[in-house]
Amino acid sequence: MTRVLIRHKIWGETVELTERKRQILRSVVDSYIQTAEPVGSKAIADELGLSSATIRNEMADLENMGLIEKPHTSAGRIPSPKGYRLYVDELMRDYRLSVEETEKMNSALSEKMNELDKVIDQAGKIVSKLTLLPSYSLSTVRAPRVAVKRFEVIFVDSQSFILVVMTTLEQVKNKLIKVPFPISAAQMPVLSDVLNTHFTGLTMGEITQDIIQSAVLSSGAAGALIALVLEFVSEVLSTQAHGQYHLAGEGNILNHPEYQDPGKARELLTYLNEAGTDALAMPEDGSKVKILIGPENIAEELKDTSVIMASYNIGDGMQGVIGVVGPTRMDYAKVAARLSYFAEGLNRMFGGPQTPPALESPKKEDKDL
Amino acid sequence: MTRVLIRHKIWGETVELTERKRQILRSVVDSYIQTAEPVGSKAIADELGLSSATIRNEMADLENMGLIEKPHTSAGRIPSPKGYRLYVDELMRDYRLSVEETEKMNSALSEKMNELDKVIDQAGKIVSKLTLLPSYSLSTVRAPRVAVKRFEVIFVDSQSFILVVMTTLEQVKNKLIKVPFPISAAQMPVLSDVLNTHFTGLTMGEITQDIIQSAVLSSGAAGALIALVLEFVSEVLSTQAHGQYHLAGEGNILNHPEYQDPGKARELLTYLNEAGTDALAMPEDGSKVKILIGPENIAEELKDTSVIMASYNIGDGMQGVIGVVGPTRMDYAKVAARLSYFAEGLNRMFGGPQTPPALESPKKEDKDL
DNA sequence: GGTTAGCACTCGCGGGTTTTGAGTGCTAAA
DNA sequence: TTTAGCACTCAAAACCCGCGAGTGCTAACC
Repeated sequence: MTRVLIRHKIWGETVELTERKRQILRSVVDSYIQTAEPVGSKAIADELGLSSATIRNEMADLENMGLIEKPHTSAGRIPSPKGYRLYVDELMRDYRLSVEETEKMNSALSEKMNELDKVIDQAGKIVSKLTLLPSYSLSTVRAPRVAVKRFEVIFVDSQSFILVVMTTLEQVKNKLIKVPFPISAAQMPVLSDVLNTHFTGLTMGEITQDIIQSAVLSSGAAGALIALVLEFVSEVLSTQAHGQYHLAGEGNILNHPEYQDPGKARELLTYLNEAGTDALAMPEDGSKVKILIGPENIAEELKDTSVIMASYNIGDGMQGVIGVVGPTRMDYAKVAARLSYFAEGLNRMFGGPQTPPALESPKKEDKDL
Repeated sequence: MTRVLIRHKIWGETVELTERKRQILRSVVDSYIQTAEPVGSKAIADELGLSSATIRNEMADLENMGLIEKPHTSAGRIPSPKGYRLYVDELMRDYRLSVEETEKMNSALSEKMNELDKVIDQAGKIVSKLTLLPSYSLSTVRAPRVAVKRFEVIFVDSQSFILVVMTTLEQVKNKLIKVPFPISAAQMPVLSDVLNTHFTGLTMGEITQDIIQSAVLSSGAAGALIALVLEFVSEVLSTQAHGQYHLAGEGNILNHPEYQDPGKARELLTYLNEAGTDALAMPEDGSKVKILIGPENIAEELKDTSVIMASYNIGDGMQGVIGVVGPTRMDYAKVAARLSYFAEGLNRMFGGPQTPPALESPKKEDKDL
């Protein structure tokens, strides 16, 4: 019985392995990936039904070939980079995505951030960079009545048009809508007209079947487009209505000696990720900058962490909060100064602190409308 | 000489301090904020020109009032939360922002993310959540010729209008433009016409003074608007032309035992933040998913880190890369599967792998245009 | 030949003990 | 009221040591 050797190429060189050596290598890598512990001959022996001595011999060979190595004399083996390479190229079993996984990814893909989100998110990133601390930012709603103020329709080609929607929060959103049947440029004014007369000033809940009915009737050939439009409108209005929460610069926490213990750091980060939105809102006491020191935080997890936050005005009925989280030993003066300056900037950017008269000022610039 | 006591309110109670005690407390906090080390009587004695014994006496008092505490019997003092509170409310010196700081913040505020950025950034976040690893995402340009394909102008009121711009990369951007003088709805078609005949198909560099001149001439009263429009166009085209880089989920690195040493973790993170964009680009070898194991990375900092990345097609001439970074011991099969599935999704979302015929397909949905 | 049992050896890890030194509180003198 | 002096405390660092998982080698076995 002549031993069958299987040939592999790694980084130029070629190595030849018996099927058994392949199995052993695979086991070593698999197990190490799982447990993060060096794997000894015993474990593999059990798995393959051979004695540990045999495995040791084989492993010695694999080690000579540079595929595995031991961290120190008397420990199990771990894969070397070369071993990983061979594993990835030849040994690795295809991982089958579960349905849940694919579904999660699909829905994540189709989920979109709204405009406000993006600004807020971006602001958080900047603050984090500026303060070298993890930052969070959130928007809270004070008057949740959001409606469309104005529709515009732009003809693109026979299969698509652009819908532009201005909300009562002064945001402008748009979408390139593809239509499953041919349309003509002439239908656009009609559609725009119908939309503006029937659907402006209404929140999503106030749009009844009756209203839709009569809108469809009065728009003739363009009636079929109404459903498409409303779908988008619903999306826009609902994502507008509730506050958003973002974290940024989490890694910065590691810059501070009080979080040398990675357990501590992780604990804080996971707390921020999961529950942050509740604990970090700005109390409504008029002040611009708020400092919460250690135990002044309600949340147990923040007991030895300080939070500095500043608020700013977004459009009508919305308020933004941006803040940082750090050790109680933190340069309060410096951080507070930066944060407050930045919040002022945001305030200005969104159009000043006054509740702005409806149509007059363009408040936020709303590029990318 | 009667000692002057200064009264402070903290959390309801009031405490009275001599000026000297205030100075000492301030010194303790300042120094502790700087060094993160408990501060001893000696240091303060030097600073205030008194003997350490005197300071010790004073500190004992401060400790009794609950303003400072010692981590253990024979260590220096650190501020208690109460001490911090008093410091923040009364002792803290205003921090003066330097010009550089304010400038940095101002420019950060005015810097806007373009649409592509946001999608890419968002994708990174999702992947990071999915793989429990830090992720990065970047876009690289293959054909840097970007121009405007089409202009649309929407009248808002006598002082503002919305400009919608579609680029050759199939992105739709818009901006609410405020005009310093009254305009009329009638000017809009003229403006749109002039823009479309004079400026479509041209990169920013190709727009000469001559072209602008003739455009202004042929647009009559609306001519003054041209400059405003071009400013926006220039902004859009320039931010479109170069690749973007984003990191997300940095905190996830802490979930892996090989980064228990927070020094290691920090090193990796700072490297990723600073230099990532160079080291993590996708090589152009046609494959969809690329795995780099430990030393296969060129960068010294990544020598015991593996990178898995997948590429996808964005609009004409642009390619996106999304990847994760983790310990060499990583579940290659699982991560690669998820990443590649996700990249496919992105690919589809942007309109498939083919270089899409100019006007036909709407490729990316480009909501928020 | 390949496989296995047996055995001596290695060396990292966890635990306890010792040493060190910064910083304290107290007392007595200035 | 301030200061010098001194005995005391205690966390952190250095050191030591025994356990045991895992090894390599050899000799017997199939």
